[in-house]
Amino acid sequence: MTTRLVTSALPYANGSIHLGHMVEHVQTDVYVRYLRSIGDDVTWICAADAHGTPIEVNAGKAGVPPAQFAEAHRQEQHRTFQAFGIAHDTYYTTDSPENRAWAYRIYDALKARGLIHKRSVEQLYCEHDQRFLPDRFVKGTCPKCATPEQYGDVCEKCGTTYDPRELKDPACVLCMRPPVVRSSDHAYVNLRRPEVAAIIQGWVEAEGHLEPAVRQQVKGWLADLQDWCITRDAPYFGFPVNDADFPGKFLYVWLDAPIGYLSSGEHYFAAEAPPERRLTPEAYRARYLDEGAPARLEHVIGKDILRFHAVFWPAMLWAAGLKRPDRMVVHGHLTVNGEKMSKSRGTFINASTYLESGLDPELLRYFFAANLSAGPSDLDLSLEEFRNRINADLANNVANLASRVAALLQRATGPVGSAAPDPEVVSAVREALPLARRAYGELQLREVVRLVSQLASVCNRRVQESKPWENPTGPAEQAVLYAIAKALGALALMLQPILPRFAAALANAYGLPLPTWTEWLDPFDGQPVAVREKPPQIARLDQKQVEKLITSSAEAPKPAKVAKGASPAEGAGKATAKPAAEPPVFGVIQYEDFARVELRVGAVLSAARVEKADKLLQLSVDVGEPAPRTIVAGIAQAYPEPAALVGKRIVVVANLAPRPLRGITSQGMLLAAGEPPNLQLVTVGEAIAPGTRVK
RNA sequence: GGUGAGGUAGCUCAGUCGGCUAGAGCGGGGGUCUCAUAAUCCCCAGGUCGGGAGUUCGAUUCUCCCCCUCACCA
Repeated sequence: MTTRLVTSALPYANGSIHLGHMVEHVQTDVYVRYLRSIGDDVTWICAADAHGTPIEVNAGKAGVPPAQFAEAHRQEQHRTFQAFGIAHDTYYTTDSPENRAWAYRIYDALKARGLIHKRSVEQLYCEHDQRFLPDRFVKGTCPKCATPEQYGDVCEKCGTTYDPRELKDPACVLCMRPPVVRSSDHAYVNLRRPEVAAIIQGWVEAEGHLEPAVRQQVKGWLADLQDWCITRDAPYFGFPVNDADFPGKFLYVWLDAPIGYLSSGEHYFAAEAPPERRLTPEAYRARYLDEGAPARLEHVIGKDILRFHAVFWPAMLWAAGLKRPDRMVVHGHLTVNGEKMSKSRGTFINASTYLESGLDPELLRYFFAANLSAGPSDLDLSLEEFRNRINADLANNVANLASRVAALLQRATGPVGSAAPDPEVVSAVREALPLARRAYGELQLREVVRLVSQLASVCNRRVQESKPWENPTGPAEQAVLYAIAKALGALALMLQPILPRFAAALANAYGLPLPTWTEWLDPFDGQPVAVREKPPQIARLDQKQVEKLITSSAEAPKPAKVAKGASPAEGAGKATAKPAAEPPVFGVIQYEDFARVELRVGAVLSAARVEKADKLLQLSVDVGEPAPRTIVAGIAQAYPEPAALVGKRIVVVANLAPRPLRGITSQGMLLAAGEPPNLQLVTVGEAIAPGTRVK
């Protein structure tokens, strides 16, 4: 048994949880549940990241104190996670007394090692708002390509990165007034000192800490280690620097955020843990944090914050006499329908939107798991793939297997056993369990899901081949059914970290307990099985259900917020990804975009001019519905004899929002090519019935 | 421009420490059973493994060059 402290990155307490956050927390939750299923002692620490300029500014806009603002978001975030079955042991905050003490402890340790020095920095300053302006708080014209309205760090048009002082016509985003250049003294950590660089490099290169691809990335950074600025000017929401050398300064949010892992753990063990798990802060440190502590420290993060975690963080821990992480799992970003999440396209999906759509949270957990590997590659939530994946894997394969076998077993009079369970099923189970166990340990969740499907397919095939419905009580048939019932127990065990509710219900339906997953676990224990209740069902998804995710996201625009990532002029790195550039209106669209347009064949029943309008015709069109539709179209100039249109088969946009034209509500739109008077309606032959979908 | 990661069937990906007819799932096409959620099961993809050159008896897998995508950085 291994004792572990696992963390996931701390969501910023500036907004709601979206599906991008969910990737990370699902991945971590699955990992933690797996570790517990093999008997490890795991504590999962998370918290809300409560400090920094954006929270200070947005709280000010909302008219509440920053602490209150962050706390409200923290609570909401915590509730959202719980609704997805994400079971952090604690979801604390970085704005805590414990974190303050830890931040000072680490600052003091850096100082005591002589790693902190003072440097004067020139930055843009807004005299009206009386604040230094982080990169994202300045907008101006790109010095290279002259695109207006660019932030202070990078031009979205030409990709050039620059110093905010280089911007032409810079303006403070808060008041739009031009800023001035002013200098300020800041604390920097010197990471180039040989003893520090050696620590970082040693940590990066050691086996097991990082995936090879990630390690390569980090090694590239090590060649050019920059000093790291760890203070910010007032006004700021954070901890004041506890050092007379830097009066009036605050600790940078990125210093105290990862420290939040340590302090939230301390709070958990001291105040939140069940009584038998309580630890004093001293005992907690000795067991989990100190150099040489027996427990493993493992972080799950997104690739956007890798630099902080893989370069700065080991140095900070070392300076304070604490152990470095034993493993850092780095995942990629979520895209939706192949693009970066975008609010204007409806692909910026909040976790709450998913919940409101009525979709089971476990389905999303499954989809993410089915597409996650241990590496940092991005993961795409294509609605089409989501639906196919759920329907094919869960509904048709696994859940249907449980359902059909339960029905067959219930035809027997009592519990079913077999001295010779179907050998093909038996060997499939014995093969799958250790492979799945290894895949979980390597965080190859995609592989786990593949193994589950493969095993369920073998079972379905054996049912098909042995036709137990013809003689349900025959020994050969029972050998198959019994073996599959046990296989379903194995499937429940394999799926339990991903689908905890479904797996528990499945095992329970067959009266099979979910055991601790030992390496030698063999489910064929000879115990007969009896179905206790109907196995859990998974309803097939249709397109409409899934599309709700995007349509309801599009209808709920969120007020613009200032994103975290506020770095001062020295370019310490960005905390969050840049906002996605909005795609052009006539860009390439995805199939789903096209599929949202419902084109149908319509038969023209009547056509007449609209009074007092020289361009409009009013048509009555049969699109295969009980009542014909009234459609008003601007085609009168092209069709001076409206009656000639009667009987034609035209193409209608059937799901366009109704719109009144000259007092008549038009219930659709016709497809036509050209400009009046040289315009023709798009028609199809009479062999195609009204109502036929055009695609 | 530098660094890193990629470019394999319509889609998502696996794989080859160089070698028999390059794989899986999904989607699509055809057939089948009826225990089960219109579920299952069977058959069907002829993909220049980004392009070019080299090493080799043999390269998709190694080397070099080039093109493209993504990320980070200057």
